Amino acid sequence: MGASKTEHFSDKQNQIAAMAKAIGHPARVAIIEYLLSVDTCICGDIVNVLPLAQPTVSQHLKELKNAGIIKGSIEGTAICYCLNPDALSVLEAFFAHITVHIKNKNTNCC
Amino acid sequence: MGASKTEHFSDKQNQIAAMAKAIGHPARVAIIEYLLSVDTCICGDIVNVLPLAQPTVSQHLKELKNAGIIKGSIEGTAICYCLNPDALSVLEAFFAHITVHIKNKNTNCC
DNA sequence: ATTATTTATCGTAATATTGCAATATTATAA
DNA sequence: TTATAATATTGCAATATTACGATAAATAAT
Repeated sequence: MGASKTEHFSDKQNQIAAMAKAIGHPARVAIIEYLLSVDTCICGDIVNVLPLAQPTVSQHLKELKNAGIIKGSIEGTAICYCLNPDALSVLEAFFAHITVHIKNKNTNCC
Repeated sequence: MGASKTEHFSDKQNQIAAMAKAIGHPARVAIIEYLLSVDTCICGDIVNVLPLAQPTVSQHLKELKNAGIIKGSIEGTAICYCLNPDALSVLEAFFAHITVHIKNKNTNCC
């Protein structure tokens, strides 16, 4: 096959998976970290920061945008990309929930 | 190409990406949620819970294990799979760090 | 209008992922 | 020893991802 059987899983599971998948590439982690580090959102220089060609970076940005991790708005010739707090807080809540529940489990197996 | 240029990124970025990638499939999100929900770690029934064939589930478990998200130990004929708190706390810290820093940015663009 | 700048898209090659049937492996039970 | 049960591995087809050169599209500057 090759295609994920998304229809068998809940919307929430698919949403978490889609966002995690979008972050599942070092270049996209780097993009997120860069967007977090710059105060201004003028982001055309992401291409200069990353060791990848411009079309490749554009593609990575598109994937992050599709997953809702980042937002982009046209700013003249350049484009302003920035992080989407809503999406990232969903992931934060997901992992916070997990770590809290793990701590409450005293059945220390494995 | 098709292969990620991991050598151009930091160990930390590659680690976060590898773990996020492992979680980037709804079946694997479902596995994580299931492991969190059961108190005992006897986990052979993951196959019964998921709408996927046994080899497929085994493969997903392998990927989660390779990424360090889960641990497995042989328990007779069955295998005890459970979540790895260390890996998950790394992800939790990553997203907590991001959301905290986003809030401190009042440059609300996009 | 022409040129430069910035970003996106197309096309394509290399590689990875997903899913499962068939089969192997390993350990317990009879 | 011979089943039986649980999990892993192999092999393969379908599809997705990654990367980049070439090119397009859109705006700004001259």
